Amino acid sequence: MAPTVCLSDGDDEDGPISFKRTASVKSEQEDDSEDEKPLAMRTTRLTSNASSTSRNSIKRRPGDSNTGTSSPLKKAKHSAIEREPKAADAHDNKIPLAPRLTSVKPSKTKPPAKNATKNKKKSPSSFTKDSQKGVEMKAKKTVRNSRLSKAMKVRQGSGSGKKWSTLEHNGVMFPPPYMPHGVKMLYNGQPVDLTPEQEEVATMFAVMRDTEYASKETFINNFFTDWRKILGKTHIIKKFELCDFTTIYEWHLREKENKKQMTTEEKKALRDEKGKREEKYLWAIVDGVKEKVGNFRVEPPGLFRGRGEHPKMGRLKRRIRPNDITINIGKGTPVPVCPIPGESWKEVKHDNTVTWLAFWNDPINQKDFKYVFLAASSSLKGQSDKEKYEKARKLKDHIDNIRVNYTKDFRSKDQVKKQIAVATYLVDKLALRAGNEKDEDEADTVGCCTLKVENVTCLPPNKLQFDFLGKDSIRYLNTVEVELPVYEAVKEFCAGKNKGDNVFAEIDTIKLNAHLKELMPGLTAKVFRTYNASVTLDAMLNKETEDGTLLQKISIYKRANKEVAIICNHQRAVSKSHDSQMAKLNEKIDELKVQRDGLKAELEKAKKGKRPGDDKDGSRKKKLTPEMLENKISGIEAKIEGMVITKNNTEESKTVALGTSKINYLDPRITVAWCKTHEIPINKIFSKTILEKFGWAMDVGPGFRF
DNA sequence: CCTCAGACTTGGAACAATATTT
DNA sequence: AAATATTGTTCCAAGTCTGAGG
Repeated sequence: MAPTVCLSDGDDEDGPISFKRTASVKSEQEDDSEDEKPLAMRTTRLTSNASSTSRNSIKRRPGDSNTGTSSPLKKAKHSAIEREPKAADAHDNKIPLAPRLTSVKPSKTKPPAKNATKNKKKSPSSFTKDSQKGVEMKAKKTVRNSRLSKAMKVRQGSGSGKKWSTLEHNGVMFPPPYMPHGVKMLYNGQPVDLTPEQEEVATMFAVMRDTEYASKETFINNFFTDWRKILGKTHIIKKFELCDFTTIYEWHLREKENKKQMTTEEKKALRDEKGKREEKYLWAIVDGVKEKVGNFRVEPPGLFRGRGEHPKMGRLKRRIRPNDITINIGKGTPVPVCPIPGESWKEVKHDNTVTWLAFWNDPINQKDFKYVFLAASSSLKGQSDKEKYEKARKLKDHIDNIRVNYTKDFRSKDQVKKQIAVATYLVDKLALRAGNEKDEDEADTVGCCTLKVENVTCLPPNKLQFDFLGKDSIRYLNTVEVELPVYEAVKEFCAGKNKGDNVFAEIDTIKLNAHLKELMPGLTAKVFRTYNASVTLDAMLNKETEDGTLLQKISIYKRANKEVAIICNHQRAVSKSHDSQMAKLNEKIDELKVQRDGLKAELEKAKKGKRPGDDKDGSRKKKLTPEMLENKISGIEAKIEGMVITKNNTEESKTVALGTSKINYLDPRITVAWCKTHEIPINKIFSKTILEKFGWAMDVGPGFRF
C-alpha cells in the first residue's frame, strides 16, 4: 500500500480513524477488492486529545434558547475514539426474534408512467384501513420492474417527466387569524396602544426574548424596521431602545404555563378538535391511491429565523393568504375550496410533470418557493428515494475509473481540468457538498467549489486543514492527509490570492457536475455523499457484527451510524442537560469505586489470616471468603468499565447527529437486510415514521449488499 | 455558455410524546 | 404524581440540481 490516503496510525480498532482505507485513491492499480470503501475519513478530526481544538465548535444558531449552554461555540466534541459497543443501558426489551420484516407487503414500486397502478398496498404499517377504503378502483396496467422503467424514463423520458395521471387533494390549511391579547407593552415607561396588527408583530419579538436572536443586532434592526412600517411614521414608537416588551413576554409565559397545567382530558379534547380540522387535508389521492400529504399547513407569520449570520434574520415573514397560493390539481378534479371566505387562490394549475400540490412565494425571498408536497411515505417520494440509492450503487461500478481519472488529472496542464480533478477528489474523499454560489443576502457559507483560500491551510508535508462554515453554518473542521499532487495543487491554487478568493477559481458546480456526468450518467457531486455513507454502513455492519446480544448488535449499528454522521459532518448542539448527565455518570462511577476499594480492603484483611469464622465483630454480616470477595470486586470493576465506556460514548457523541444520515443517506435496504440476517426487530432501528418512509425497502432479502 | 426560475432533497432545532427517575 | 430525560415528529431554512430561454 503505498501512499495511502489515510494516515491513521496504526491501530485498527479504535483508532482514530474510521476507515483506514487502503484502497486506491492514489495510484490507480490496487486490488479492487478494496474499493468499495469510502475514502472518507477524518484524520485529525478524530484524533486524540489534542482535539479539543479540533472538531468542535458547533456553531449554534442564535436562536437556541436554553439559557444554559449559553456559550455558543463551546467546546464540543473531542476525539472520537471509537470504543467498543458495550451496551450501555439496559433496558432489556424482550427480544422478539424473528424479524417480521418479511411481513411487509410488497413495496409498490409503481412506475410513474401513466395510469395508476393498482396496488393499494400501503407501506408497512397501519393504515391499511384507510388506504383500502376504496379510494381507487381503477385497475390499470401495473408495470413492475421499477428499476428499469424508471431509469429509462429519467434518461430519455419518453413521456417526459410525467409524475401522475390523476391528482386529488383538498388544498392547504391556513393558520388561525391573530387573536389580540391586549397586553400593553411599555414605551419609554408608558403603556402604548397598538392595533392588533402592530401587537402581533410586537408579540413575535417579545416571545423570543430568551433566544439568542433577541440580542443580535441584525435581528433587532430587521425586526424594528419591519415593525415600524406597520406602526406608521407617526407612531410614538421611534426608538427600539425605549421599547419594553416585558409585559408581553410575561403574558406569554403565563399562557405557556396555563397550557401546561391543562388536564389530560382537556389536552385530548384539544387534540381531537385539531385532528378533526385537519382531517380533510391529510390525504391526497394520486393515481387512485390514497397518499399522505406532507405539509398542508401554510406557514404562519413570524420573524424570520435565518441561520448563522443571515442578513435577513428578524425580518417579518408576513401572513400568507389564499391569493398567494397556487394550487396544482388533476384536470377535471374538483378544485379545493378556498377555506377563507371571500378570498380565492392565486392560480390553479394542472401540471402533472411536477409533484407539488401547492406553492407560494417565500415572503422573505420573493424568488424562493414554498411547496406543499406529498409525505415521505408516499410512493412518489419512495420511488425517487429508491432511485437515489440505485444511482449511488451504480457509482460503485465507476468509482475505480473515476479515481484513476482524476488522479491522472492532478497534474494536468489544463487548469480547469486540474481543478475539477482536485475538487472531485475532495468530494469523493471527504464527502463535501458541491458548493453552489450564494447570494449576497444569504449567510456566508461554502461547499467544495466555493471554498475560499482562508478555509484551507496547507500543512507540510501533505496535509490540508479545512475550516469553513457549511450548510446551515455548521462548521467543518478537519485535517486530512492527501496525496502529494493534491497538496501541491491546492497550494498552487491558493498562491498569491486573497483570503476571500475562491480556491477553485476556474470552476463551479455546473462544470464539476458536467464533468461527473461524463464519467457516469446522472452522476453529480451529492451522489458521492450517498455513496460514501451507504458504503460505510454496509462495510461496517458486515465486518463487525458478530453474535451477541440484541443490545450489542444495536450498539454496533449505532457505531456505524455515528461513523457516517461524522463523515457527513452532521452535528447537533450539545444538549443542555449534557453536563449534568456527565456529572451523574461520574458520580456513579465514583460510588462504585468506593465500593470496590472497600471490598479490596476487606479482601486484604481476609487474606491476612482471618478465616471467615473468627473475628471480633459479632456482627451478623457474614464474612466472605477471599474468592467471593474477588468475584465481587471483579464484578464491580466490570461495571465501572462499562460505565466509563458509556461515559466516553456519551461525551464523544454529544455533537453528532445520527438522524440526518439515517433518513437521507443510508440505503434502508442495508439496514433491513442486516436486521433480517441478525434477527433484530427492525423497529429497534427505525421509528414508525421512518419505517413508513422506507416501505419500499422492507422486502429486500437478507442477502442484500449495497 | 449563462442566467435564473423552478423543483426537490437535505438539515438542525423546536416541539411533542414517551419513558424513566424521583 | 411530578420532574426529567430521551426519542420521535414537525417545522421551515438551506442546500443541490435541472431545464428553459436568451
